Amino acid sequence: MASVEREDWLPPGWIVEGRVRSSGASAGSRDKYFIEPITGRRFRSKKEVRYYLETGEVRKKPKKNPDNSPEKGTKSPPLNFNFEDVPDTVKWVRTGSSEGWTPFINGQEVPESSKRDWAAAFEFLALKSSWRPTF
Amino acid sequence: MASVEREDWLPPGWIVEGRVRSSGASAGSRDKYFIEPITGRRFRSKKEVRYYLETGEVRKKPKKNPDNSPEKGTKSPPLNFNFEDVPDTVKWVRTGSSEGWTPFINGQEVPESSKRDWAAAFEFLALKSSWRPTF
DNA sequence: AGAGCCGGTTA
DNA sequence: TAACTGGCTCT
Repeated sequence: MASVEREDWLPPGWIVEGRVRSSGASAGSRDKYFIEPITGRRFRSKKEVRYYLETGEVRKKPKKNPDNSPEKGTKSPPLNFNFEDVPDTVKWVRTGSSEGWTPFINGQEVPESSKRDWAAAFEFLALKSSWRPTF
Repeated sequence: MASVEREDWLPPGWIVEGRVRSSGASAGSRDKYFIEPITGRRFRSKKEVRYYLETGEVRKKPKKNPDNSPEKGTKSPPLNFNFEDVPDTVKWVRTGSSEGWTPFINGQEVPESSKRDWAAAFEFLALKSSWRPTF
């Protein structure tokens, strides 16, 4: 069952899903999941949500270090955005499968790394602006 | 001076402005302001920002109670946006003439009144995001 | 005992 | 990868 209870610490629009375990030794116990409405991203704890809200990132897994190599060489993208190279069209599609929106640029899906930023603006305006779907 | 220091607890894109008081008894002391990049809303404390992030609302002032009436009737955010009635597609088109974007929903241009908000957010994120035109 | 959280496992 | 459970921790 996907309960629709609201949590007061959650931003508006987020969905709380309550699930009951159906198998295993812990069958019958409940878990809560928190779903970001635009991207459909699913979080397993309040803590994860807060981290996501504050940093915009999903917490890294420490990762099993199988043998070696911290490898710090590969750095982050040099940022910057050239407004001249910007695409002519961005199309937001509500995907049926995953519960969310996906931005497409010139027919191609936006990379996961940027997707959140675009989604953030979309969500922000949807929630805060006075705009209504009067079409 | 608008410093550009980043605070680790802030969502990406927010701006921190440091100002020095120039007059009054407390002249010389510093204040920090936190600016929501899309709306430009200004907050005076971390606490205010967190409240805004979590509820989507600006904290009410306790208000000088001039005479009476706590009035507890009006509760949580009315959230004037129904995620069920949302369109399937939003297409942003870069218009050649004016330097900007125009959102189309189901083939129809968004009304001018809302258009500015959408476009402002969109352009902001285009500028700040780490997205690169690799298409 | 129960809620919350998260590593690990499975599909 | 996403979904789900085992099991730990803190109340």
